[in-house]
Amino acid sequence: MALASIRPKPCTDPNCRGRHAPAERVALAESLCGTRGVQLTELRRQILELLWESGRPTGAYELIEALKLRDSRPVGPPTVYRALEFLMLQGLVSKIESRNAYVPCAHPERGHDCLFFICSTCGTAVELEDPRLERLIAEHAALIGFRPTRRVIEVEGTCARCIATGAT
Amino acid sequence: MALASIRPKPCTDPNCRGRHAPAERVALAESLCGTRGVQLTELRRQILELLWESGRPTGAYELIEALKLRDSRPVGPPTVYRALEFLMLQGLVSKIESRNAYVPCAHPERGHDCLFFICSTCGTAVELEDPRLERLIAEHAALIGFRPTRRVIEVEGTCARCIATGAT
DNA sequence: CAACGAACGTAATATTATAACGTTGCGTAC
DNA sequence: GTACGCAACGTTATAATATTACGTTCGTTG
Repeated sequence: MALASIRPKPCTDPNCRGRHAPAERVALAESLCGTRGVQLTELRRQILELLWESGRPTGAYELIEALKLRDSRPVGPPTVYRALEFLMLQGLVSKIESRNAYVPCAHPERGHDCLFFICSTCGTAVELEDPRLERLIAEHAALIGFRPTRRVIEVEGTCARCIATGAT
Repeated sequence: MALASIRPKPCTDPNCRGRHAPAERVALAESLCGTRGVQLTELRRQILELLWESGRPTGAYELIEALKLRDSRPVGPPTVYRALEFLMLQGLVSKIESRNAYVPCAHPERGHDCLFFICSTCGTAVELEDPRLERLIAEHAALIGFRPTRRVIEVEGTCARCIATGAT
């Protein structure tokens, strides 16, 4: 576990928007899993890496393809879905429900309540955090006696870049 | 179009949580479609009715089953998906992305930015509105130059009723 | 070593959604 | 009234996403 010893400093910028090097983020994941006593196996690590390298929400079947190309490793859907489930449980990955696709979480060390802005044109997803948003939701939940377990907040639209380049 | 003339008063309670009579809501939909010059056809109306009567997020294939039972009308998936697309465009229905299911919107007359609380145990979905939430999202969007077209806000958890009855 | 459990492999299948093309019915121009 | 256009719906096939059920491997533990 050489990577686990790197243990990078947590990013404290809530607006970093996920601009981190894949290797650095994977190292953080190794470290976190070590601390938690769970196994970031080879397969799970590879999938996390692929998600970081992809740079946009990636479907389970795309991951299957990528794994096949990467090291001629033929994995079936259940294998990938199990790995994704693990990664989501550990807060290392989020599912973008409106796209049936998966993205790595920039800040697993800070819990996993994310707000995603997803560009319909280029497909990129930007991850943000906002405690005020979480507070508002918690407030409504309390009012109706609801106990939340997961929050899905996804905003679809057109990103600045695609607006600028005039892409549809 | 007898129903269209009923034109019920819009509900002004943002916390009514969708407790409306199906017939009343369908009448409102008729009225809105009339105003907009679009057709709430028999099929579309029936699907909207089924969604109101169901009382919980309902899948497209459940709707197909329900239509078959209702008046032995065998409809294919494309037919139902087209009707759902129309209803969503008109703001009469929302898709719950985390469940691949559809719910009627309580307040199509007020735009369709909804916040859903979905109970993992009993499956019911409660619809809320909160301008503060919409403002926060708009604020973030503006900061990153993003132009939103759709907002998906879904909170999964356990509803008050299921907490009380101790259901898992 | 035997028993166990976590992770992964494999085959089959379920569930959700769409593509492609044909049909119907209705309004309008000529 | 006939021909055209258009919106809605029908039909067949298939794509895309996800899960069930069961078997294998391998390291740990008693």
